[in-house]
Amino acid sequence: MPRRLNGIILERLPKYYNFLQERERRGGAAAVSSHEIAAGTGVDDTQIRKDLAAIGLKGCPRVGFSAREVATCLRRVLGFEQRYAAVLVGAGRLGGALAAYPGFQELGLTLSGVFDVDERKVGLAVGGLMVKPLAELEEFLRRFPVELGIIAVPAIAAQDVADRLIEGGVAALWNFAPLTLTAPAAVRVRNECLSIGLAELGYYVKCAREDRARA
Amino acid sequence: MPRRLNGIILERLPKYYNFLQERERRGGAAAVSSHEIAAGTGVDDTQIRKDLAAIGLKGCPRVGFSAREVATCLRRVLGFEQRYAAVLVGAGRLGGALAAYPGFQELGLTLSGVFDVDERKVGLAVGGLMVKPLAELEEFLRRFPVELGIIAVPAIAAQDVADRLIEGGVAALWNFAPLTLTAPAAVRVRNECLSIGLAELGYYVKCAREDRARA
DNA sequence: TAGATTGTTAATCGATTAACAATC
DNA sequence: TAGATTGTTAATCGATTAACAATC
Repeated sequence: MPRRLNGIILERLPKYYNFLQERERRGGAAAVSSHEIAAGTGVDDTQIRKDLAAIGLKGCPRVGFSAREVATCLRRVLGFEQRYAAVLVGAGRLGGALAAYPGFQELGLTLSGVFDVDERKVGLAVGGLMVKPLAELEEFLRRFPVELGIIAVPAIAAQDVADRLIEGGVAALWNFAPLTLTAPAAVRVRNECLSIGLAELGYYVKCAREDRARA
Repeated sequence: MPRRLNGIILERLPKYYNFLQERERRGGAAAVSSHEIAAGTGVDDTQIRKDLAAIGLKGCPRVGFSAREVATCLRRVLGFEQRYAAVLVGAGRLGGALAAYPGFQELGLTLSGVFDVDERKVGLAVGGLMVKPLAELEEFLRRFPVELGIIAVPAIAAQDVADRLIEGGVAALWNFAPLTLTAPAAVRVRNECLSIGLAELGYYVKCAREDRARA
């Protein structure tokens, strides 16, 4: 297994994992072929064999891979087995939805604090936690080391929040504000920008219209 | 301008747009260089010049690009100027957050219906609309043509909802359930899977821990 | 003019795909 | 054995990067 997996394979592995979870719920066979995973995820089957080989899995000619073994290995490689702490900054609608996301626990994350600058939100329960004032963020991070910061505040406030989380020692940032955050290279940032998705789909809707107009 | 932009450039264009919006709010100069956009988005400056050229923009040596012209062109190319109708299926927390997303209007989308299978949610106000029973989806789509279907239901129900939306004539699907939907090639599907993001970040958290352990 | 910036060609890089031998 | 599937090498493809001429 390579020391580090790159971002491209890292986008595909969770797809395989999701597929295997669904497949197990449906009562799939113990052996799964790369072809079957390909059909369920839209990824090329050769690619899948390469990815699985890259994380140290061996298949069996004529049989396929052990579905359980693949799922276990994916959990381990992706770090779902570890527990790590996260804080959420921004207790608005999006923040609330994130905090309530049932997959968090399964994927290893434990939400340990929720913060908001808005006094009216302070004291509310979000994700089973009481919302704290943003001013207490630094103190909190000193007392409870946190590895992931989740940013669900308006774009205008996001970089400031990011800087404070980084200063507080988080290893990674998950940003839902519509801008590209700047951060030192040691801090991993993932920008989960909704408007990128919407822009892509809007573009296709536009193209579909033009196609119809031509036809 | 090419007939169709591919997915890779389509992921970058909204970043440029977001950056220019932020920049205007901060009162940036009329001219913007590829270098400046590069600094703000993390994209290589040569890449930016190529992308802008690909959508028909011309810059000015020694000066840069007209920020307003670039923003306008991006809006047009990405289809933000058009209005198109969407329905949301799933009025849970995530659905509620999506419906309330302030960027929707700006990006051209008009939410025309919200549906949920849960009777307790029917009649609630979500995104300014009254939640309707899922059983009425087909009838609604017949009466009000809709171009985008937004899926915010549990994984187990997502494919069924997708099939019904496709049957009802949507051109694109925006899927927030953690699985890869299957759809005819004519229907564009974007899977906005939160667990992919979390898996990537969890992986980096794991790597950061291992690095510390080694050090 | 000098110098900053664009625009474009060529080179590099890496990912994906195709082909096929190995294997159970 | 025959045949399905893996595993791997080689070829292709396309994106990114580097270099540099053109331009104001």
